[in-house]
Amino acid sequence: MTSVALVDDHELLRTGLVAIINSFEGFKVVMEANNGKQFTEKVKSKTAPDIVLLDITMPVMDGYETSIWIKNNLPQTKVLVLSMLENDTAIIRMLKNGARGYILKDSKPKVFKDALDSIRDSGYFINELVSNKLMHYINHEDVFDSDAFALNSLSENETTFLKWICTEKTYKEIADEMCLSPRTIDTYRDNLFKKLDVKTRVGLAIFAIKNSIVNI
Amino acid sequence: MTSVALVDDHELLRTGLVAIINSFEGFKVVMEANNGKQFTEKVKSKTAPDIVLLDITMPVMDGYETSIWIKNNLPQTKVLVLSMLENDTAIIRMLKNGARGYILKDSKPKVFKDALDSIRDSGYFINELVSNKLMHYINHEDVFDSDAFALNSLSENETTFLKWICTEKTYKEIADEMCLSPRTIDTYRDNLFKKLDVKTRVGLAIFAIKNSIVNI
DNA sequence: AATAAATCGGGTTAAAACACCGTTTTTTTA
DNA sequence: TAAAAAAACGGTGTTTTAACCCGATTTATT
Repeated sequence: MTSVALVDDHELLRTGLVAIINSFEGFKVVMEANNGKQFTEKVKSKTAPDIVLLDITMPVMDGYETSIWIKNNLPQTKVLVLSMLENDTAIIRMLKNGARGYILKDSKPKVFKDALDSIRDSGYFINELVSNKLMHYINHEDVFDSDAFALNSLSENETTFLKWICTEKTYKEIADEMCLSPRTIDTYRDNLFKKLDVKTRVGLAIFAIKNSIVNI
Repeated sequence: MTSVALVDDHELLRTGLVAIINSFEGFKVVMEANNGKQFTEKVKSKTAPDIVLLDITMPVMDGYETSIWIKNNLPQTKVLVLSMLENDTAIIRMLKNGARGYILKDSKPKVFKDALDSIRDSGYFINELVSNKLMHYINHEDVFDSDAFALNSLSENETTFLKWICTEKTYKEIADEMCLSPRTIDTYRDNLFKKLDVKTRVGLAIFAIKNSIVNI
């Protein structure tokens, strides 16, 4: 019997998932959590589950952090990502964090069953979503994953700056808010233009929103 | 027995919902659809359901359109919105389109049961989400719902312009793309500043993204 | 015919974008 | 451990774009 943990803040979805998974031959839901933090606490007093079905967008501790924690603390546990996010950045980040598969929340139940079977039997579930990214990675390792790569290279100040970018404040006002010289803010902007391969403030704002640095 | 239809493109969620609803005393799922269009076609050959559980973000025909269609074609059918969107615009738009209740996808199952009971028994489900908007509507009818109101007042050219706003093109380049004088583009921008109560291009971009005029 | 709406013009000022440059601190690595 | 490299921070100035002001003309609408 393969034990499964669900980590997702959508309780309604989770409730449905429990029923579905328990109806699958050989799988059993042994744990549920609203977010990564709750999972790390609950798992302390239990045996680690074989598979964790992990959402990305969650409060307190999101899927990115949680997958890293699992990789470091529960090496036997395999992560299957279940997310709404279909963008390269999310998929790549989770795969780099050790996820064994990635399926979308609007998948058909059969896909879902296939994924669980595959991860149990072979350790991985390689669907089109994942294989496309992997192929792209092999062929374009240098240029690939620009968003995810850039995201990891951001300093704390740059992240804070990107949040201010998505407001209607001028750079001078942002400098005041961050207690920095307007010139430093200028440098932040120019560096981010290069890092993120954009040319305008709107480009920065779009990046920040797309990568959930700000939530609108 | 109260008949329920599910209109949601997330098949996994829907599968879970069917099980949950059928487990509720007195409710039965009689129809499922991936989007509004499919619902309108399926419902032709059947008796109209008592309650439609309706998502907003769907392909082909979204929840906004579908709720209007239901109001016009199935006056006996009551719509309960089940969405991830928590913003004023979405809630208000759906209520104006005749929805009887609005719950979030991350609600607990009990909330979900309460909503169905309430709509069956009283015709409405007024939770905090809805009552807050209603109260606000009563007290600030003039200024209220600025996003939704503004959204409806946009011309086709203004909508197109907002899409271009979320790129890195200059206004002059946007003028070329739209085959208009740069001065006209200036006027569009200035009008939108007033309509949408923003002061900068970043403000326009955020509005466009928040209201799904552009998908990033 | 009157009114509203959409389109276009010429300007000014503030902000954004870009250049070239130097200092200090931290990190890397030879 | 000292030298080199990278990152963080700051300064002066120019060019381009954004934002705002005054307005006019044309095109629909009523």
